[in-house]
Amino acid sequence: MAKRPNKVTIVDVATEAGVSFGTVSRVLNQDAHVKSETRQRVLETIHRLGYVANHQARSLASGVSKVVGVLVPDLGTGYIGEIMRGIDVELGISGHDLVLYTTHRAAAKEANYVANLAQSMVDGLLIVLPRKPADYTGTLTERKFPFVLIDHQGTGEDCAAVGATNWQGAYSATEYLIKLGHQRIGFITGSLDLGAALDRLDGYKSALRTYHLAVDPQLIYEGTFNQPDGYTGAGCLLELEQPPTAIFASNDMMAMAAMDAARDRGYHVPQDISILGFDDIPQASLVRPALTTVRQPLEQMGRVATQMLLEIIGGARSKTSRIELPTELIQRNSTAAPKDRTG
Amino acid sequence: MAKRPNKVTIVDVATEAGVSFGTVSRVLNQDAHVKSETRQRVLETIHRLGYVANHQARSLASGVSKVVGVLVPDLGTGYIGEIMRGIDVELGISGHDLVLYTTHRAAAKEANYVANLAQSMVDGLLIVLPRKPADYTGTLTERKFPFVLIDHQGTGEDCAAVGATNWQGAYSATEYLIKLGHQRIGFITGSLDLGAALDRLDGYKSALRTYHLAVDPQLIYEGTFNQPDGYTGAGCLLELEQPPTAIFASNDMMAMAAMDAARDRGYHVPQDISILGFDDIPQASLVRPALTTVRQPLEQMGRVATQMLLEIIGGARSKTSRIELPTELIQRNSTAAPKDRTG
DNA sequence: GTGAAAGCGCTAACAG
DNA sequence: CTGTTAGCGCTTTCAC
Repeated sequence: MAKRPNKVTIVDVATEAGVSFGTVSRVLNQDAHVKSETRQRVLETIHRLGYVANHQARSLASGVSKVVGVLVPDLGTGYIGEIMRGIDVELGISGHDLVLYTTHRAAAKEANYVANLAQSMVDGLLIVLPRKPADYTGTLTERKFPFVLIDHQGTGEDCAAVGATNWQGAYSATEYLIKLGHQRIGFITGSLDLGAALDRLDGYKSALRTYHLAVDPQLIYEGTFNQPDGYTGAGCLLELEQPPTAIFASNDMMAMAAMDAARDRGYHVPQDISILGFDDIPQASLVRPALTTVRQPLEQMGRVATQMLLEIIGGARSKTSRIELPTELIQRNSTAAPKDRTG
Repeated sequence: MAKRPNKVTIVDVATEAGVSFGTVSRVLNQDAHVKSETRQRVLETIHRLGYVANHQARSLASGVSKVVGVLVPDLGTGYIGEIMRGIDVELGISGHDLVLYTTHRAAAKEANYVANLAQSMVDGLLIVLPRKPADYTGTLTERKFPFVLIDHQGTGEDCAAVGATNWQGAYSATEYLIKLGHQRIGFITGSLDLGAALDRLDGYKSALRTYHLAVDPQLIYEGTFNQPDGYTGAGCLLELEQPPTAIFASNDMMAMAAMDAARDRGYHVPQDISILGFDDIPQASLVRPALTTVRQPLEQMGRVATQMLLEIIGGARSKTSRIELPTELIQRNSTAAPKDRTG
């Protein structure tokens, strides 16, 4: 209703330049079949009139919106911010706009809400950290709608995804702790309905086995990736008759909370207890002592996922594939050799 | 080009339901003039066919896109995340979608890039933390395009904006430090081209004057809101012959870096030196000692700004106005009375 | 090379 | 109450 005033259309440009509006369209779309003289004149007119192509009209006519939807659980964490940065960079290069959906919003609507909005608005979807991927992947795959999952270990689904080497990262970190001399290493898991959480747990267990250390169920606390679990979990672990000398939390938020829990019980980190995290969110280097952690290449994950999505949209890549980016152990000051080795 | 297959249009629904597609449109738009019996039938058909309205077509025909653009400098900081959360909530309620633009991207293009994209895509714009507001406000105001500035103290511009009581917050915090017994209070400013930074500096100075303390230029270090300035600034301040017993940084990032600087020089916080920040970003409560700071109601700022924008878009509010939300001093553990009062 | 014409899927004004 | 009609601004054949 509220039509914007002073809008210049393709017709205005055509009239001014003395050509048909079809020609203007050709110029706009880099069509080669335009005399360069004509092209110049049109370009000049466009500039002079301050013409801006109407996105909606263009999408409607062409069937391509040049918009990508990004579905995220939340924006509060630096974690998502890093991924978003990578997405933004790639989208900027390819000239796509980015519409942001929050899972929270999506959850409020019917199950195929995502599929619906996708259908009516964007060319493809980037889904960050999906808790219940099945909610999306079904309809989306069925409708052959382009999408890529970020940081999710599919448990069987057959769709494009990018993640990190969670198993490897957890294995290396545990190995590092073991080599430091730790024999009893506590572990705080993430939400075990998430593949990433499972893989990290497996990596931890495998490392223990490799070094012939027992996998003690008492030393494994089941968390949910949320900060409070780190505090509670570390608390439980430290109350044990034989408390661990190191605690490996499945993400940095929980690790930081674990540090608090240890401190509140009079432990000094890392002298009395080593704490190790996962993710390397920006805060990890800020806390004291700075957190030793497994870095996920979050920004890169965003970039790679976006590139994949763009290829799928362009029809260049149809194969469902999963890419795993390498993790890296970042040694800082929250880990050290245990005090005594009476493990 | 790549037309999506299996798309159900309003015409399909109409045919199936045995009505004209105009009637379907009425049902879609909650038009009262439809027999409830017909409405039911149409609704049922829509559901059965899995019809989804095409966003672009609707926007094109109606001139309203139900999309709001949000322009942010970055996503890495929890700061923006909080504001975004507020925006998202309100937009969710009003049924608008949100397209995200990064200042970084915008800066790469011509000056009126923002105005252009606005014109062709969204109903309104929310601009978070604009460094050079003039770049946007000019064209936007001229074209009567709805927009609201978030967390920016206009220096003369006459446009809708929401911010916080920066002066008041800085005044109260300084007063708190004085009452604790501090006489020499260092101050690290933000970018002084920003109104918010200026207001905080003024609040600090005013509080000193109120309590008849000298405003010593040596104690004021000019920063830019970026983390490194906190470290450098605190370093300079502490090297002074008569170093301050407290340092008030214009945001939390700098305050946290100031804590590091103090620690690296052998100071204990808060015993030897008090540190105070501004913003209350999520990390503030996480660092050790937890940071005493001035809380800005970031999420609420996002909500209020969105409400304003929606009103402007709806034509309900045309008056340019600025809303200031109250700040609040959050006492934590980085501040204490000075050791001795030989100020 | 360029113009003309047919839609894209929908809203909105106008008939009836 | 409902059908019809004319666009919204642009892409894309198809002629010439």
